[in-house]
Amino acid sequence: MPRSGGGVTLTDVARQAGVSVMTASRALNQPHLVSETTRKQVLEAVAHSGYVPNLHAAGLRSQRTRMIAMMVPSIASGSAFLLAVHAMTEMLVEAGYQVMLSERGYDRSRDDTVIDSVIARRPDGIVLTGLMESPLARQRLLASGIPVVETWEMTDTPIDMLVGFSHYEVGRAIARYLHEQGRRHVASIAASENRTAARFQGFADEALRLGIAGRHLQAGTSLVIDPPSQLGHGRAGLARALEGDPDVDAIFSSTDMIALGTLMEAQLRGLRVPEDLAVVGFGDFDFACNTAPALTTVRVDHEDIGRRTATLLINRIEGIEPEHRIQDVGFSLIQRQSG
Amino acid sequence: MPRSGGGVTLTDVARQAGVSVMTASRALNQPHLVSETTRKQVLEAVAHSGYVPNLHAAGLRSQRTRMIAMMVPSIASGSAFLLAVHAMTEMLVEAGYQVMLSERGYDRSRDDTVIDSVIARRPDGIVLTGLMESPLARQRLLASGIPVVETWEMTDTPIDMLVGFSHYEVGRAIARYLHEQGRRHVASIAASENRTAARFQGFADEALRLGIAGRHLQAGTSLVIDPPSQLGHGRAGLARALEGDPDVDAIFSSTDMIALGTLMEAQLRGLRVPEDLAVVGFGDFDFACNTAPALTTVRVDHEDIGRRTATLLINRIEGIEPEHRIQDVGFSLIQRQSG
DNA sequence: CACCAAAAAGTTAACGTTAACATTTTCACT
DNA sequence: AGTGAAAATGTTAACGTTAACTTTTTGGTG
Repeated sequence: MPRSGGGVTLTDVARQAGVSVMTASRALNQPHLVSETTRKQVLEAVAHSGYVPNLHAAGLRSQRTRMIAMMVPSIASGSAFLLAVHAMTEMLVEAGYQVMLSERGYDRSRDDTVIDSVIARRPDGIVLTGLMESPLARQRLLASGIPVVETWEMTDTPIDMLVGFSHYEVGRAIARYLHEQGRRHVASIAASENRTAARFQGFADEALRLGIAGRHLQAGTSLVIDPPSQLGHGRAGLARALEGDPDVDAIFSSTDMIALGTLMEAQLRGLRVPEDLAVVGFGDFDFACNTAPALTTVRVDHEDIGRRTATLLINRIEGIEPEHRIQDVGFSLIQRQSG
Repeated sequence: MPRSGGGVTLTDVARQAGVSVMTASRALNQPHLVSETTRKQVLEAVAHSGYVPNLHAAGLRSQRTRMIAMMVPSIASGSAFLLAVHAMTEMLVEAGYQVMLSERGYDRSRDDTVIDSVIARRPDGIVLTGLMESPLARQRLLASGIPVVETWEMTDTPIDMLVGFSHYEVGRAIARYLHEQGRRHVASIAASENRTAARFQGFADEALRLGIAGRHLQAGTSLVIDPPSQLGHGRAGLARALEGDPDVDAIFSSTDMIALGTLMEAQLRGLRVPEDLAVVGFGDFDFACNTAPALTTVRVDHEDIGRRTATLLINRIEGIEPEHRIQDVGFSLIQRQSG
């Protein structure tokens, strides 16, 4: 059974074009080194034969696979980082790289295995959504010599490069904002997942400091739910929040989808938003401006993350050492009607 | 700069273990052909050296890359097919394949380019979300000899294999259902995208046949929106529907996210769901059972699509010709409270 | 028209692995 | 101990491409 693009190789193309294999290769990859006439002949032979290059062979020989591996927690849920993935992909594709997406799972125990299977493909660069904490995986990545960008979080000790922001600071900023808005009994619906937990922690710490922590935060009990964070959790979370603390006047829901659920539950209970209850989300999902009332939330510039990550990788691959290996893209609070 | 897993090759491992390269290869890939002692020595050398196989070399030589390419329209939106992608991925990973995800975009003009870049990686199989209509791309896929499964749609003329269902029939089923429920002035909020359009068409045809088409359907004007389909469209869509036809008593929203928007808008306008207005969605997204009222929708068995697709591919790769190259997985209407 | 640098094309070998075939070792059984 | 089949291991070459080097061609110059 013929595999490999119908079994047509560059040798076939070269023969058809009446040139050497190397010339054919050059005609396709370094056209400026080849005469006009020859290039045309080769391109015609390519079109005629249906030749599709074999990037495994090319990658093996040249040690450049033109492939960037991206590891994401999951593609199934409408998570905020998917937007960044999208932006990054566009940018890298434009630069001539193919992006290979791997699901990392929320279960960190699989990291070691997944990392090995990624390295086995010898990508020119690796983008991680989230930090890599497994020591073994970190070591493997370092040993591989492959440029790595961790994204979407902040740390002083990345494996290699980092483009992210502090989830802890997001939480703090929201607490401060709600305080400014006159809220005095705040609560938060968060998931146990890492980044979400960091946002919650920042929120809780700052709320306590400002003296606006509701009963739940004071008691140290978070309204924890399991990822992926969804609408139903937002509804159940508000129910639980009101149960234990009827005075609650603001909820920080750790993603916009949860916040949407919170909004819905509030409405069902006859609570007016934002008069009786403020609701703040995270992510600025595309529906955030269309909820009723429109959702106050935190926005991260996905394009920016994508652009910076791609730039870091491409430069490093080409041997240019970046000026700043750690980049904080920050975030902005988008004030709308819900709080 | 050392690349390739720290530059450690199987040759290094073999030397350390005191065996030939071939024996080392066998110890890793066909352990039953190697003695207990030798295997242990090799594995130890692997662990000690940090060896990670180079799958480009392996793939080049063996013509098996252990890689499945999946093309999806987009990963950014919370679309229904992402659930199927997830299920499929789990299954294929278990079978020892890596899944490489490519964004195909909603713009079909990129298909030809993308297909070539996929074939260039010589995957052992290709899964398409949606049909492939570009003649050139179809020809390329055929010529490549790579097993292809088109999914998520139905046709009599797939490139190779197919696991899907009829979106047209989904639309019809919903129209029939609404008719049974006593609805007499139905409308639909749909996107111009292919599959969505097919659902709309089925819905419109059947509604007209049953004589329950509202003014919009009768006029042939669909409340068209652009993908990706989102909440805001659901709200705007209902507004437009009521504007042109105040008697509307049922809305088929072409995805659950749109349906959620429709629900929200209905509530804001003081319309009771389902008494005044029935709302039916599509996809059975994870939030569908948590909306208020819970969303009546159409469910497709993602696991089933994933399982069948994986099975078809794996069998074909191993030379087993499947009994049914075209498989209809059907769908089911989930009756909840919204209609 | 001889000369020479630059441009174009060619040759050789190698990237890291495994298929295919060849050889050696093991061991149960005479 | 000798036999032979099975098990274990080894040798060679090849997968399709490109890096590095070499040779040939081109075309402007004195």
